Amino acid sequence: MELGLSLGDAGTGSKPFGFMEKSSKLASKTNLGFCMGLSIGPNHTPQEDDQDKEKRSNSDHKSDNTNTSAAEAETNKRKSMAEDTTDSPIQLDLLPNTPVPRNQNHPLTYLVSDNGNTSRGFDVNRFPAAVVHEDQGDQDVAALSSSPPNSATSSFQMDFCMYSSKGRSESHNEADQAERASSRASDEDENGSARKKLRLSKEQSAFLEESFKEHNTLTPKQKLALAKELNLRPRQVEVWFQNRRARTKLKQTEVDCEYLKRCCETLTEENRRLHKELQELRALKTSNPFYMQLPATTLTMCPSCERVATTSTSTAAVTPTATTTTNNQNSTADPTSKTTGLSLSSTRPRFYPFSHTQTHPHQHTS
DNA sequence: CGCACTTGCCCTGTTACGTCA
DNA sequence: CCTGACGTAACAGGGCAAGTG
Repeated sequence: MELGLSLGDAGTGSKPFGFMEKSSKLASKTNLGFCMGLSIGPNHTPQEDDQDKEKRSNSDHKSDNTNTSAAEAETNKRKSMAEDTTDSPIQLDLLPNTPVPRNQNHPLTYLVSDNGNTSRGFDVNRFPAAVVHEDQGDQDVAALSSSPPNSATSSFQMDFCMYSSKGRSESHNEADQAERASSRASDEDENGSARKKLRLSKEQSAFLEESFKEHNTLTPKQKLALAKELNLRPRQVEVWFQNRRARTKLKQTEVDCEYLKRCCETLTEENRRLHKELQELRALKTSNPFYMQLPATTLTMCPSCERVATTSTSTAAVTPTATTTTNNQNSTADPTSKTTGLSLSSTRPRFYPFSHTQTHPHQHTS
């Protein structure tokens, strides 16, 4: 596939794709190999930051698995809204707007170091005291629960805590699925049998989803706290986050593929158009000899303003890196054949094929 | 300091189960 | 009721990083 032969199309000349624009953000251990940033969604920030990992200390000790998912129907509806995050085929808005290194602004960091000063929106460690203080080992977590809750996520949490508290009244209507899952899980623990798939309740999923939005990886403390809050095994929480990350990545891959497909189509179309334009220029050359008496021209591009300055073949390029290379496809003296192919990794220039007399606004005087 | 070993987590792929049309 | 598609919980295996002796 031929790429980057651009002869000055006003419509598409201004960096239609933005290659590499976000490559630094995407440059992670799970890049696409193509290393192309996708700026489709304004909030898309794949955060697979491989910065320092939390020290792993705790093991997955089992917790009681009496599933408590008593939910009121209306709150169900409201919270399940948070779960629907993959509707758009283009934009993934599942992740936090600002990638957070694992050790920075991390709830666990708060637990270790702060005095209750650092509250971010949704924090799985900010549990209501009614739930947390039962375990004295989580006093630090309980202390955080006094942090001022934050807007929407906080209200969500508050509501959720109403029906997720262990001392809930029996008058609460438990979701059937959760109830069944709970009983199955309990049996499972008792029997110690092989895996039995149990579906998480909507509330559990929504809560996990909110936590995932906040941070897509878990520290051991967060995992334990979440498991305690949701009455799941830590292993379940861990698996859920693993699967959730996998789903996010899969979705992103689909989006990337779709985007690359569109890029390919666009470039193919542009290539076709440029070939046509080239043919027209050649026809013009034969029909208008005077036009071709102009000296051969080399197009050079200013890396800063992305404009093309024209110089004669005897003059030096503005910068070595900005010098366009010769298009091997056309070896004639046609001036247009001096335009060239820029690699995908470079910023797409705006070429002005007919600007033999055009002067550069920045006055590049080499 | 280097090395082997352990531990714990993550990623990837797969399996198995639940739900629904 | 049966069935296939789909979503997803759970698992397996390998890699990686940190801790430890």
